[in-house]
Amino acid sequence: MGQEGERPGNSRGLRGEKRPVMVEQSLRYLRSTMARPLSDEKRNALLAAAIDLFSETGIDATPTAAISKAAGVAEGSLFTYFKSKDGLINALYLELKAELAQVLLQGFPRDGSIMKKLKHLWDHHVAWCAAAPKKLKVLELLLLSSRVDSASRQLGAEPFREVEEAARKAVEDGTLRDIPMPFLNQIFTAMSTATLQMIAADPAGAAKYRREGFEIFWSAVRR
Amino acid sequence: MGQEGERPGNSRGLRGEKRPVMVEQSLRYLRSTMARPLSDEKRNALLAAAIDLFSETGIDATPTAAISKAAGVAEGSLFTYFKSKDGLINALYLELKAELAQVLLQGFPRDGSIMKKLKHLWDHHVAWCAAAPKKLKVLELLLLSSRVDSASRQLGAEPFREVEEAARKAVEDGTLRDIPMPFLNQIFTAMSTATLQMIAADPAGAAKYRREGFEIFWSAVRR
Amino acid sequence: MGQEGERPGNSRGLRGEKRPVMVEQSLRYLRSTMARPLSDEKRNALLAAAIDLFSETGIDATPTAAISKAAGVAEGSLFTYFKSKDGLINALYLELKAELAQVLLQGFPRDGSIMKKLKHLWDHHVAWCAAAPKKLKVLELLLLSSRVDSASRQLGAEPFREVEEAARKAVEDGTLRDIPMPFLNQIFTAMSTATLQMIAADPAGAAKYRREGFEIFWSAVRR
Amino acid sequence: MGQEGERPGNSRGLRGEKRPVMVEQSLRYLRSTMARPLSDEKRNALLAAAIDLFSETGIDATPTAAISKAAGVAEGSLFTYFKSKDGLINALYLELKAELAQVLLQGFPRDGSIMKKLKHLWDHHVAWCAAAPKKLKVLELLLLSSRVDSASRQLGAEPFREVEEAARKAVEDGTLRDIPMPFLNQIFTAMSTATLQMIAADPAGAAKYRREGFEIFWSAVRR
DNA sequence: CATGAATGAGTCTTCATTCAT
DNA sequence: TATGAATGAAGACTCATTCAT
Repeated sequence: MGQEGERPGNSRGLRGEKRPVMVEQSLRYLRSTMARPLSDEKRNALLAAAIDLFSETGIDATPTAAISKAAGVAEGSLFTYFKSKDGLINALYLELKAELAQVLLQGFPRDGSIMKKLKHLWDHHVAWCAAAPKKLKVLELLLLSSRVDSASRQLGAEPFREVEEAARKAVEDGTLRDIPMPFLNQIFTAMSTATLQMIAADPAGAAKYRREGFEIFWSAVRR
Repeated sequence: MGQEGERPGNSRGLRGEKRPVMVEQSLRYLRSTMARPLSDEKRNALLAAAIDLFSETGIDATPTAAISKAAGVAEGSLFTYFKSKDGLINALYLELKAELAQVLLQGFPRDGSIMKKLKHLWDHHVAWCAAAPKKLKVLELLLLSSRVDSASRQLGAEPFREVEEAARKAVEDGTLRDIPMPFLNQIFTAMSTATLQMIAADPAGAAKYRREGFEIFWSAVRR
Repeated sequence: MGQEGERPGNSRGLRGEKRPVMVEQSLRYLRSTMARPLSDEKRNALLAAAIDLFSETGIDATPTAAISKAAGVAEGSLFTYFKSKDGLINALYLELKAELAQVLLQGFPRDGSIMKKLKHLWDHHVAWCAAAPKKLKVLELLLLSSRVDSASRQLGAEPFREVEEAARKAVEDGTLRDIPMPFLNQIFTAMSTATLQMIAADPAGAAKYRREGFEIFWSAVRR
Repeated sequence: MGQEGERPGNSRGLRGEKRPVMVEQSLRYLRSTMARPLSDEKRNALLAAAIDLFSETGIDATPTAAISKAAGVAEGSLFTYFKSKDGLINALYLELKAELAQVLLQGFPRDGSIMKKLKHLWDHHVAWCAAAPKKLKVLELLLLSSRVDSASRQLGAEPFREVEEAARKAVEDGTLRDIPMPFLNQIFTAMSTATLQMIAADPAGAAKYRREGFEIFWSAVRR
């Protein structure tokens, strides 16, 4: 299917840490057509620079030249790693979604109650976002941007299927309110966004906001 | 009023709602000695065109020339109504915020319970957003855009003070959870956004989603 | 011949003072085709504003709108007094040349020696320039500008014929060096420019510089 | 060297005059790892085109696109060599001043009398100006233009210090009139301008005008 | 593959001039 | 005549992308 906008490359995530098998597989799939591995280092440098600059200046207002410069590579090199600016943007979207998926699913309590599961997701989600506010900002920017194509959006949602399945079952067995999945999803994102904005404004109260946030979320969706 | 980024003009709102008679008279007098007054009609056409195009193409990706053309005026005319593209953007932000404020506060139950008040806000908010999805989209875009300056953001928040005051009191008398105002604000916006996204995906269920949405919201924030 | 770039008008100089007959005549000629007198006041206000702004901002960098505004008239009015920006520029050139001619020829010692004559011109020239540095600056700008057409240049030189005649005779009778008229002219202008620049840098020494300047000039051109 | 308004580049003078061998070598080394070095050729073509067009059309009236076209490069390329139109203008000013300085100081009779020195300057100055009337015109335009910043003016005056020193001494020992340096400077420029204008009008008499011009100049400033 | 100069289409903005009022 | 909004042709400058080295 050759991810639109992305060139082959054997990068292993923005930080090189191992990802869960499933994620790793879909990434491997994405890059299965590559002829020769390009430098992960440069690719990651470019993505990291993009995160920095996009979060500060916005996506459209950041020239590719600025990204190359911040990444310490030549202007033209950006285009050997990504076929265009949109290619970089879509790749970044996938990269961030994959990283988020990895974080959320790490140690996911597959045998726990739905509340346990949601608590796990909530805590990890909030923790990741709080730890990487720039990535969060960029992810928000990307979600609203018309430059992220639907193929990327679909692909980015892939790793979250397991979670959705669990929620669906909880609705069926009456533990959760009877609300459509996308709705639940929206509420989760929305409320964690609210929580994060609180944390951003008052970092000292992070733990408290996270706990309270989940309480509110939970009282909102449980039956 | 001397809003930064906006040129003088006798416009008053996106819809040209009525001005007091006396004001109208003195304006007419002034105009009799003027060549051609800045027309509300054109200004509104420009703002409306901007809403259309921004919502479809994005703010940065929409050329000013496209806006002028869509508004049926000459390219240069945009700049007699707004001092720059950013001027237009900020003016649009203020218009939308003002319109939203007007909608929300229309018939606001000042003597009702906090739940009544919140229900009023929720219903009007959801109704407005659902009726004008483009405006909503643009407002979201604007909220994330770095082109809306802090002065505009501050000014745009002004009319919502009354609401905040009511909520603050409800927290004090124990009707609402003890959560900071911005947090409450975030949750409201976030959950109505979730609701709206549901309505957008399935317009037939609008009333249901709105009702359910409020229930969830209310069970989330009440004590 | 209807002076290119100038509309009819019955202005009487930038300040309304009387001009020598000869000058007055050529100006009257210029305006002989006019149908109805426009307002001298506005015309002069426009020219005065142009001097101010041109001297500070440069000719090309000064928008006509700025001139109108500084003159306290409507943007469009500039074009009822001058047919275009170039028209205003050429009119201003003529105005300044005429004023300079008036100043130089006022009390010109027609029966004095050539040195007396030159001294008169020198003193009045330097005095006028020192008193009206903005006008001088603009005149220099105009002399170098390609927007002043040759017709204007010719017309502007008209009133200075008498002076040239006197110099020519002095060359013939051996009082002055045998140098072509334009050369003498250049030296005069050049050296007075030098003198003026000195005065501008050190206004207190004005009289001294003027005296010394003439001495140098005189020792340069006398036989 | 890091001249404001100029982009880095390995250019060195309008004519590409030779650089020391060692410098040339290291440049060659650098270039071997570069894609395409900023070319002196193009930079000079742009400056030459600017001289041509500025002298004919004026500085402000010449579009950058016209300069690029005349130089045979793409519109955008002008901005890889100069950061803006003003950058080009200031660079051009410095180039011309530097070239003039080189011409005037070439073979400067450091041990000769002040008259010898002035004669040398006069002859070379007049010769250069006569040989390159366009450059002269542009230099005059630049001197009057407000687009040449004070930093450039200061830098451009640098190489002429030696000359000023010599003149100062001649004033002290009584060979020259007791006039301030800037005054002397003005007179020199002014009178050579006069001379040049004569030569321009009658090229055949160039030598004569130059000789006469100096005589006049000398009789004006000597004691 | 890496580099960064070259390219030129695309953008925002200005401004002389017109003309409806 | 006076006014100033309307116009749209320029013009300076940006930037994604290409490609010679």
